[in-house]
Amino acid sequence: MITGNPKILIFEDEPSQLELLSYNLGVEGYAVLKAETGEEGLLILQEEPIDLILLDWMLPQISGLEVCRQIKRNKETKNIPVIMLTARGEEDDKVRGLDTGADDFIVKPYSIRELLARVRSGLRSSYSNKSTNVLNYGTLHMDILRHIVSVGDVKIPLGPIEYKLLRVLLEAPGRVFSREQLLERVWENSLDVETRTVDVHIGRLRKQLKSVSKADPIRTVRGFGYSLDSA
Amino acid sequence: MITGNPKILIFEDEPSQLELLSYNLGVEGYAVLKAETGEEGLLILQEEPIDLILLDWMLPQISGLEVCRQIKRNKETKNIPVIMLTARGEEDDKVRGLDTGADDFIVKPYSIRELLARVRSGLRSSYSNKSTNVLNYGTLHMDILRHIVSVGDVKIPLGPIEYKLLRVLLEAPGRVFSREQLLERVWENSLDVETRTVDVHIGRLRKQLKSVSKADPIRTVRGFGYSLDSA
DNA sequence: AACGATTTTACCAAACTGTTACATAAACGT
DNA sequence: ACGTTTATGTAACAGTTTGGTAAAATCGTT
Repeated sequence: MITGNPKILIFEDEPSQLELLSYNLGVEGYAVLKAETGEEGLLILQEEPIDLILLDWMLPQISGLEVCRQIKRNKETKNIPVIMLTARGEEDDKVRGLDTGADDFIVKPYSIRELLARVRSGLRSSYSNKSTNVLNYGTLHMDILRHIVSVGDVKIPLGPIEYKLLRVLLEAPGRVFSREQLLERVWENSLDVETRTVDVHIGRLRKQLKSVSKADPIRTVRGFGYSLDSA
Repeated sequence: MITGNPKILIFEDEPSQLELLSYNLGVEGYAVLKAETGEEGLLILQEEPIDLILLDWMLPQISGLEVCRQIKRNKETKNIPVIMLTARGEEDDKVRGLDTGADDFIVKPYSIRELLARVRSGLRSSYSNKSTNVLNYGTLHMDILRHIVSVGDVKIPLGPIEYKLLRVLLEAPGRVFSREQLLERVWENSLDVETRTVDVHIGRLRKQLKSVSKADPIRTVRGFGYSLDSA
């Protein structure tokens, strides 16, 4: 579960329910924050880094529906999993709830066991989304699973060869690869490719990278090959 | 049981034991994967989505204990239930095993009936943890229980293949799946299906989604596969 | 046999690749 | 310092590969 105890924010106006949830989540080792109104909870959300939200459907003043919509509209909070607690299991409610972006639904009456399971699951999914293989080099990032290369937070479109080329370089930053080595690693089998072709692709890769960052991270080692600048 | 047959990975170096387990689990309809060494199994775990693990205590090279520790250390695999098979029923072993995070213990000699019961139980608990009702991606919603896909509040009719395809994509938004991976996950067993067939179904899925939202959430990664756009 | 769904096929457009040719820059010898 | 030699940068082009998609073939039911 990464670091420390996950923080869970509960929106619930009925004290007995709130107490019940709070107690049980506390026992499981979660840090619980309580909000009795939508407004209160939204304020807390601005202050604290929350890991998961339990949101009662029926709230005074601002409805749970509206709260959810606001949470999901805000870039800071939109990725926090929201579990809606609803008394009525009506189709209509569910559909409207989905539209607001709730991640899960629990219909009252629910067992604590079920609730805890859903909470675990919600936390897991949001954490596992974060777990990716990423290669970094300064502000240059390559997310292998998502197949995305970015400088800062600007995405850079790369063709398959440029992508693989950059990947090889990123796997050993600073190390110099000869053109032959790059042909082996990037082109794998394709037997008859001129070594000069590497130059062309390095050039294309540079062009893409420089279109964003200006500085060129690729170093030419005259007479040997290329590497990422290990400066 | 969600989709298809649960996949069970067996770590067992003794061929006769392996055969016995494999046969009986196969009869019950599980998909069985075999590993004769810890290393082999850990590799399989990186490739395949496994639902449950049977782990022999005594393994050559890497011990079962150490394998278990590694499984539980990895975020991707830590939630897979692990059932340890141990020849000695000593309390000490149990304690050490549970300490590494094994979910259950079976002491040899055991009856097949008992083993199958534990396996069922292990699967049940992990599935109930998984049960998130709703997968969301922007305004795109998939309600697993109701088998409804909607954009905003407009329902979208999907054929079974398109539905599963979308589900696989939604379970790891942004991640790129190769056509082969999609065939494995969506088509499951059907062995000889052309990879290009995936394209056709992606096309249909896109058509349905675009009929409502205009924007196309599916990204084509030339030379690699498809993913949900991780915008 | 007829129907609906799935898979394969075939063709087109778009994207990507490898080569070449020339421009530019670095290293070298005198 | 100078011209020469050698290596690298890069634009352009033709050829190839890849993906989208409609239509035909196949499969599975009824």
